[in-house]
Amino acid sequence: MSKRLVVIVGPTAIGKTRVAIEVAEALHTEIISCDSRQMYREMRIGTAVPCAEELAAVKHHFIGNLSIFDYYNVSMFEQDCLHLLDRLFLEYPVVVMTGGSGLYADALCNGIDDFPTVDTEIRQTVTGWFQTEGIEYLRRQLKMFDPEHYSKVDLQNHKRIMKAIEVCLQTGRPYSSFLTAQHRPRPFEIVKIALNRPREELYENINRRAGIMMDEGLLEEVKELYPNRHLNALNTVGYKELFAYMDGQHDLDTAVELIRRNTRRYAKRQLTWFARDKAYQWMHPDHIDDMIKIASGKYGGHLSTI
RNA sequence: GGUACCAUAGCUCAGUAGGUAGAGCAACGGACUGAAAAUCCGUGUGUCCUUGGUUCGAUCCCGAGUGGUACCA
Repeated sequence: MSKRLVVIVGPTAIGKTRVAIEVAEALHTEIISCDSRQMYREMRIGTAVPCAEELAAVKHHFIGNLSIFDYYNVSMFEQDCLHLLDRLFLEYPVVVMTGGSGLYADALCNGIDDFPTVDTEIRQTVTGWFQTEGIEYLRRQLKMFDPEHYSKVDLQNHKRIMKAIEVCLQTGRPYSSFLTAQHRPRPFEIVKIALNRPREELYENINRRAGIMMDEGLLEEVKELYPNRHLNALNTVGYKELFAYMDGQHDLDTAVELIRRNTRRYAKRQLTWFARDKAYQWMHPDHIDDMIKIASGKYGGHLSTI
C-alpha cells in the first residue's frame, strides 16, 4: 500500500500548528516540523513552538532537536527526514509535515543537489573577502571560478555569490557543475496543502502574537541569548530587533513594532515562495474537515479551496 | 457665536511663480539549490475636501460650503 506525506505549509501565524495537530490526530499519526528555527531548543518563545499540551497530543519531530551552536542545513534536513520517514512509514500509512520553511519542505519533496560540505576555514576565508574586499571582489572571483554561474546568479546578493565561491574552493570544480535541478522521485505519495486567509486577518494575528510573545517573556529569552547574538540561528525575526533594543538602538516599543513589521514581511516572502509551486491546494485554516479528507485520500465532494 | 489657520498617498507632511504632484514611514509585487524567520531585487498605490468663479488650463488665485485645530467669547 502506498504511503502518503501530507505537507501543510503557510505563512507564519496563519494557524499551522493547530491545523496540523487536528489532521494528525484524525489520522492517528505523527508530525514532522519543517521550520528552520523551531529546531533550536534555546529559541522557544520567539519561534512560537507548539506548547507542551500540543506536543503531548501529537508526537512532533525536529522541534528543539538542535542547539544554536550546532551547524545545520537544508541538505542535512532532507537526509534526516528521509531516514525518519523510512521508520515512520513502517508504522503509519500517512505522516504529516508542517512548517514555514519553504526551502526545507521542497528539499524533502523534490530533493536537492548534492555537493560537499564546505570546511569552516573556507567559509571564514570567503566571509573575510566580503567584509574586507567587498562584493565587487566576490563577483570577480566567481567570474573566474565559475563563469556559467556568474551569468545566472543574482550579483547583488552576496550570500549567493559566497556560497558558490565556497563550493568552488572546496572542490576545485565550478559550483554550477553540481547543479542538476533534478526532481528526485520519492517512494511515497505527496499531498500539498497551503494555508492562507485574508491579508488583513493574517496581519492581525501577527501583530497580536508579537504582544503575546512579549507577555510570555520573549525579552528574558533574548537576554539569555544576547552573548551569542552573532550566531546565525539568532539572525531571526523577534530576536534581532530585541538585541538592537538592548544595544540601545531603539526603545522597546519600537523594537516590538519592528518585530511586527518584519514578521509581516517574512510572511509575504513565504507566500511568494509557496505560490510558485502550483501543486499546493490553497485552503483556509478553518476548513480542517476538508483537509482531513484530502489527507486521507478522499477527494470526493466539495472542497473549500481558496 | 466670532476670528485665525489648516484640508494633498494608508499615516506624517512637502510642493507646484497656474501646465493634473513627491519624501519618510507603512504598504504592495518578485527572486530564491547546504546560514532560508536568512539574503536580494522591484513598485507611488492620489476625485490634491466639495462646489461655483477667473483662466486656453485650477491642487495652487477668488467666493461659498463642509470638516478639523487654536484662540476669543
